[in-house]
Amino acid sequence: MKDTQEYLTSKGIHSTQQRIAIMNYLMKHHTHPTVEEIFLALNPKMPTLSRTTVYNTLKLFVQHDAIQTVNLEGENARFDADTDMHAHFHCVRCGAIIDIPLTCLSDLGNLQANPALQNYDIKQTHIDFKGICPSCKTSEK
Amino acid sequence: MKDTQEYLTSKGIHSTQQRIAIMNYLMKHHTHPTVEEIFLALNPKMPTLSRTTVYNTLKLFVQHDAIQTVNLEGENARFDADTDMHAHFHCVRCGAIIDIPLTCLSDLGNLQANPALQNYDIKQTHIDFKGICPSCKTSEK
DNA sequence: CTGTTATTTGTACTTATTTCATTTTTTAAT
DNA sequence: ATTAAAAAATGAAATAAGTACAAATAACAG
Repeated sequence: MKDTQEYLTSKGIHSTQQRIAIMNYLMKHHTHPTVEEIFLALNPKMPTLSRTTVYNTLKLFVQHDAIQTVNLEGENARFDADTDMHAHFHCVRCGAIIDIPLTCLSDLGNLQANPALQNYDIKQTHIDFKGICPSCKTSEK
Repeated sequence: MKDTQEYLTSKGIHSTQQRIAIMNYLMKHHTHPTVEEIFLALNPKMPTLSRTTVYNTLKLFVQHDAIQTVNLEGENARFDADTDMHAHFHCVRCGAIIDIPLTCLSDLGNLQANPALQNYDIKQTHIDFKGICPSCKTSEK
């Protein structure tokens, strides 16, 4: 709780009840939730919370680089408290969205060193994979 | 026109006027258009064309792997007739979406060989960059 | 031709997200 | 404390992308 508040402050975001609750939720659940999931999870303990506030707050967090957006084909916007560069794997069977660490510089650096990107000013890199996750693969046949 | 038709056939898609027109448009314009852009471009010459047909047709093309979807944060779905693996660069200044070739296997293979992905069955890989494109960078200061 | 199937069309609907005016909460100053 | 001012939250209404569906049209086989 205190950590959450400190984190928000460090990102230049003024703390409020709802902001802390939302950020806290994202820090505890690495499931890349949608707006609706966050709203439904918090609503029982914060009955006055409105969806609009969830939308506004998430947008604010993204603007202050406190969280990341995860955009997957055909899916609603999802959010991720981990702003370090990492890829996502989207399982088409179970729907899970799994974080994939990128071994710093080796994988990513290689990509960005692509000669075709020489004159580009890269601010963000998004990488995502789609397929079948290990646990679905095992329980398959 | 004939090429377009042959291409559709090779993908197992039955040709119709509207399907040819839409695929043709995508093959001639590498701008990664949205549904609306395609509709507005074709409508003058095909006044009876409906948006629904554009939606249906694009979905059909994607299912038959004749085109690719391009999903960018905060953008509507966009479409790309080039189904070869390549990345996209999204310029935040001019809005252009530029194809970035990946030097086969070296860049991409490196990524997918990531130890964290060992037990995943990868069906698709999406890579996109966000930042400022060379021409905007030049005309900047 | 004629009946059958595939495709297209347009309207109505759903649903995610945004807008905005009002209310509530927070902050700072008296 | 009290109050004025600013910031944030709320909820209802608007917007817009995309989908469902039934009717109309076109393509096709016999």
